[in-house]
Amino acid sequence: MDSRNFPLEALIAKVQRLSPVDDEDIAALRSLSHRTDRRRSQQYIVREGDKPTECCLLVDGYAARSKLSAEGGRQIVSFHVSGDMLDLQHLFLDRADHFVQAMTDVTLAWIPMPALRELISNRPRVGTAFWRDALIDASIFREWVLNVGRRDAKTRIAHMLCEFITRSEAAGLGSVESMRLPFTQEQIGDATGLTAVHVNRMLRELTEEGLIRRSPGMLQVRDWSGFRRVAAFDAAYLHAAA
Amino acid sequence: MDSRNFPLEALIAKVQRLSPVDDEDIAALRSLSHRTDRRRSQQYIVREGDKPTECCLLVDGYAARSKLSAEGGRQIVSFHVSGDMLDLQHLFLDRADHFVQAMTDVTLAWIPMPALRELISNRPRVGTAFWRDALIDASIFREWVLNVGRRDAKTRIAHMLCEFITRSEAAGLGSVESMRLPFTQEQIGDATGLTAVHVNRMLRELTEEGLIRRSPGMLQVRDWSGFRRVAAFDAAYLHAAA
DNA sequence: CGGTTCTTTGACGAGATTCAATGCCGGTGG
DNA sequence: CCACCGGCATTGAATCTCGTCAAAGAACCG
Repeated sequence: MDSRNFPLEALIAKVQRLSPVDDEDIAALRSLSHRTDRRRSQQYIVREGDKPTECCLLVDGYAARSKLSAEGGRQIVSFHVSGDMLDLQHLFLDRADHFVQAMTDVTLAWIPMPALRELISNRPRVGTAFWRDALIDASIFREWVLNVGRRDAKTRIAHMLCEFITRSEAAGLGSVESMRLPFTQEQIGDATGLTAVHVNRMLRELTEEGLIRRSPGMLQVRDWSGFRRVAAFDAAYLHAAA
Repeated sequence: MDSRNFPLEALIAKVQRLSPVDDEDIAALRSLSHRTDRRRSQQYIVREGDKPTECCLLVDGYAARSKLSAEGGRQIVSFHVSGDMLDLQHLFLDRADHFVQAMTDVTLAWIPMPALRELISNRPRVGTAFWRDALIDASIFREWVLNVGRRDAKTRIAHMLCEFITRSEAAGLGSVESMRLPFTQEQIGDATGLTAVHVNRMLRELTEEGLIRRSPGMLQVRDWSGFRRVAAFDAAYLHAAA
């Protein structure tokens, strides 16, 4: 069952990683009503201030959440891969407090909120999976506060890349040795609180140190344990979801 | 019913702000078993790596969550006031991924996790309140990523203080005109990704500009709308929980 | 191909850190 | 009662990391 024909399979795979669901739970997930949708790279999926009535699942491609500062600065606060719910929070919060944007061409599945709320309350194991998903997202945000607040530029960029690689691999997308990297250096800067120029300098150093190799749109890690060390990366905060 | 005699009243007040619970819901909350506990200022409440079996409610006083970087840097990722649940996440995640520490002498109420899980599943309106609480926490973390990543030092400190004042007021603790401030300048630096020295300089400027007045352990805002403007503070991300 | 976006590099400047010293305040014990 | 001590606040000077500005080269797209 690939995600083209069964858009919810990526979600089911993730729910199974998060909670010990049974066959009935999976059947209930699979029978969720939904409509699929495509967006081109860089298009917005949710805008700050929106009041969504459906919940958005990222079926295929990459997305990012971002916020804007008053002076026009942009901060990416997380990225997402296939199988991730992009606005679980709107099940319980009225208005979007940030933007969600496609980083590549994406396929989305929009699921009506009432159906999801019912699923959560009628199927406790699925509810637990969603709880865990939301709480792991929060743990990732905390790690990002630390990353942006207290690590130097090189460590910061390396850490963000380690997380991206770890989560992408868990979603079955490429490997440490060769991974699609759907971000420009400007976007890596937006995720790490740096400028594109400085990101470029740090990536050059990481390359010169033999830790990574870069080609357009791709990233290879040549020394994964060395790279994790430079990144001060410890995956505990992902709570084995990746 | 003050919190000394009825430790859970602060939680009930907060739940009522978050979700339209009925009398039975409140009765169920009030009958939650729990044990109260005190900690001195600066003591740890939860340590990274812990596997808690009870959930901790902050009944009285102030607390903060923090993480440590490999180089020994410390990042405070959120602060908490009375009525806040300090480790809701451990209902669904095994291990603590960060520290929770008392900022003042505190009173805590420890509630067994099974009782809380039952409450969430048997009382949907209470469950909704906890969902909203967890999701608002996540929204606050996102705002902190933006704060630390993209705002300059003065704005950053002012923003953190605006949030503290807004949430403290909502919890019934003081007013904009006169608020207890239970953080040293070092701790404000840990929350904003700055050094204590630079925090001091920025606080001096904010004072000289007539926006705030400081006295030991206290903060007065002399020009709330001017202060919010300097802080680029828009409370939308608190989702009316404060 | 021609234009656009992204990457790369250098020179310079600014904001924040580091280091160091002084002052302040509350608590404690002689 | 007061002297001492430790933690916190304050300030200045030197330094450094990262940002800004500018320009050129590489990759991508119609």
